[in-house]
Amino acid sequence: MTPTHDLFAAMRAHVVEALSALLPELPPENFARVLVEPPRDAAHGDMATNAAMVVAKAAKVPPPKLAASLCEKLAALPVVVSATPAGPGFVNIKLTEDFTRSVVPAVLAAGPAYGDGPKREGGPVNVEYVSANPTGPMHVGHCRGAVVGDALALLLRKAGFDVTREYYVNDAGAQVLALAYAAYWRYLQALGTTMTEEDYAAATPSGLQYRGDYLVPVGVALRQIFKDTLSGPGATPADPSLWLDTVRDFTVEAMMSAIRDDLAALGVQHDVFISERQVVAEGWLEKAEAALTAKELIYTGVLEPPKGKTPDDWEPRPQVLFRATQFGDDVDRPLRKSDGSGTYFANDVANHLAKIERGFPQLVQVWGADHGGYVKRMQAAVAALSDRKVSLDVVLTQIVHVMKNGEPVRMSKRAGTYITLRDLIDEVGKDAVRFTMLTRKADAQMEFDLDKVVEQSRDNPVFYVQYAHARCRSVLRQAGDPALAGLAEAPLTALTDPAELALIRRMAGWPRTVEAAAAAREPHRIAFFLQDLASDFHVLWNRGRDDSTLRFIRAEEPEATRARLALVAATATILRSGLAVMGVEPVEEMR
RNA sequence: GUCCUCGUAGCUCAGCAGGAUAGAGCACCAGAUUCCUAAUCUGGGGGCCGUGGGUUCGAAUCCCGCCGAGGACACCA
Repeated sequence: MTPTHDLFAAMRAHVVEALSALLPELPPENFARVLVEPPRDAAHGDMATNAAMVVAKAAKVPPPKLAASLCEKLAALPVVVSATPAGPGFVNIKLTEDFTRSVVPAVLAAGPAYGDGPKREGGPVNVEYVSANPTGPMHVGHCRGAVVGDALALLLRKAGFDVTREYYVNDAGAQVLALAYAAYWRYLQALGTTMTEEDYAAATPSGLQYRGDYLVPVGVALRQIFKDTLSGPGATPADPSLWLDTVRDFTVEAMMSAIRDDLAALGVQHDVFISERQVVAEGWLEKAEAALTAKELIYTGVLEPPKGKTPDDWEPRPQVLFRATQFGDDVDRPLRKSDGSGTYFANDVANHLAKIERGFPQLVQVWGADHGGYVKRMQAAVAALSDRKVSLDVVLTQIVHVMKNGEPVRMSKRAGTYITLRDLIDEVGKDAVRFTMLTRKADAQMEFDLDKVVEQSRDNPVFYVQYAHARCRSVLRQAGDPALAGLAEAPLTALTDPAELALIRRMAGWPRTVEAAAAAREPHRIAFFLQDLASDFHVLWNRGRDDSTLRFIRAEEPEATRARLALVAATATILRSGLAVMGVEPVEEMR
C-alpha cells in the first residue's frame, strides 16, 4: 500500500520492480509508459498491464515471452492470486480479495483526503476564470466558465497543487467607457432631465449601449452621493472631464459588487481580483514591451489583410508587432494600434507578464469558445516572456443552450428573455446548476434543460448521485452513525458478493481519476466517475432487495453488518469528496 | 481563403497517456416492490466510431486528404 492508498499505483510499483529484476541492464526510463489499469472486461481480472508490450522492443524480447516471465514474478506476490499473459502481451492480474478490500479502511482512514494527489513542488498554478466584463449582471453565458473554472481549481487542489484563483476585471477599455455613459444617462434621469433618450444617445460618442434597467439604481445612487454636481444646468450633460472618471469608477464598482454577489450565490470564489487598469497603471505594458524588445521580438510593420474576406475599411497601417510566428502563431500580432495606443492583446500580455513575475510556473485560462482564435497568440506571448518556462493551458467552454418545455429559451435583452445567472440559480438551485454544467466536456455544446435538471429520476445525474449519498446516509443513520475510525478497524472478510467487490474496485479508481482529470484539466470526469460510483452502489442496494442476506444491516450477523457499514461509509466518503470537487453539497436525505 | 473545436447506437453523450469483443443514460421491449426510500434495479435488441489513406504488434484515440457542423480571423474587448 502506497501512502496515497492507490491500488493501481501500488501494483505499478510492483510491476516496475519485477521488470527491473528481469531486465537489470535496461535503463529505467523505458518503464515510463508502463500502465496498470482496470481491464475493460472484468472477466480479465482486477488489473491489467501493458508492460510487456511497451518494454519488449527496448528489451529485445518478444512481448509474449516477457509477459510470461513477468507473470511468474507477479504471481509470487502475496497480494496476487494469479497473473496470466493474454492477447498480444497483456498481463492480467487477479488480486486477493483481502488486497481489494484493503481500499475500504484506507478510504475511512484518509476520509475526505482519500484520492488527494502528492504535494506538488514548483509554486502555485494560476487559474483565471469568469473575467466577465463589469458592464452588467452575469448571465448564463458566463455561468459555464465560472463553474468549470471553479471546479478545475478545486480539482487541481485535490490533485496536490497550490492554486490561486483569479478574476481579471476588464475595466480599461471602450466597453467600460460606454458603460459610464449609460450610467450617466440614468443619473441625468434621476435628476429629472428633460432630454430624450434618443437625443442623449445621439450626443454620446459611441451611442447609448447599455440600456438595461439594472443601471437605474446606479443613477439614483449617483444622485444621492453627488447631488447635481456632475451635471450641467437643468440636468443636461456636462463636459466628460467633470464626471467621466468618477462615474466610471463608481459604476464599475457597483457592477463588480453585483457580480461578486452572483458568484457567491453560485458558490464560486476567487482569491485575487486583478484590475486591467491597475495592471496598466503599474507599468506592466511597458515592462512587457521592453522585455520583448530586449529579445528582439518586436518590430514596426504592416500586416497582410486577412485572407478571404477583407474588411471594407481595411487599409495598410504600420503597427507595433510581436513576433508571435516565432512561437507557433500564424501571424505576428499588434501590440499598439496605428495611433500608438495599446491593443487589448497588449494589456493581456502585460497581465500575463505580471503573472509570470509573480512566480506561477503554470497558468490556466478558462475562456469562452469564441476566444479560441486568441489562444495561440497568448501562448506565444507567455512562451516568449518566460523563455518557454511557463506553460499556458486554455480551457475553452462552449455555448449553453437553455431549454424550457422542450423549447430553446432565446437570449435577447430587448425581448426581455435575457436569463441572468441569478434567475437560473433561483429556478433550479446552485448545486443543480453546478453539477449539470459539469456533465459535459467543457468544449462541447450543451443543452441545459430546466425541466430535466429538477426532475427526480435516473436520467438526472444530479439527483442520481445525490440519491446514492442519501441512501448511504440513511443506512448509517439506521445503524446509529458509527464512528469512521471504528469502522476502519472492522474485519471485512464478509464482503464477498460480486457487487460489493465491484463497488470497492470502483473506489480504488478514485485516486487515478483525480490525477487524470487534473492532468487533462477536465473536471467533467469527476461527474462521470460519481455517476459510475453511484450506479455501483444502487446496484448493491438492490441486490439486498432481491436477497435479504445481502442487506447492509443484518441483526443476526453483526460482523457482516459492520463490514458493510464500513463499505457504505467509504462510499459516502468518496461521494462527498467528489461532490466537494464539483462544489456541490451532498444531501442527507431526499424527502 | 487561413486557423481552432468537433463528427461514436434513433436521441443526449462517455471513452482515462494508442490496447483485448467500443460503453452509459434516454427511448423501445420484457421483468423485479411483505423490505435499510422501486425517485431504484435486472435482462433484451440496437454501431463500417463521418470518409479515404498513413504510422505499428495494435488506431475511436496519433498524422495527412476529403465531406459535414460550429466558432474565430489588422487598428474590438
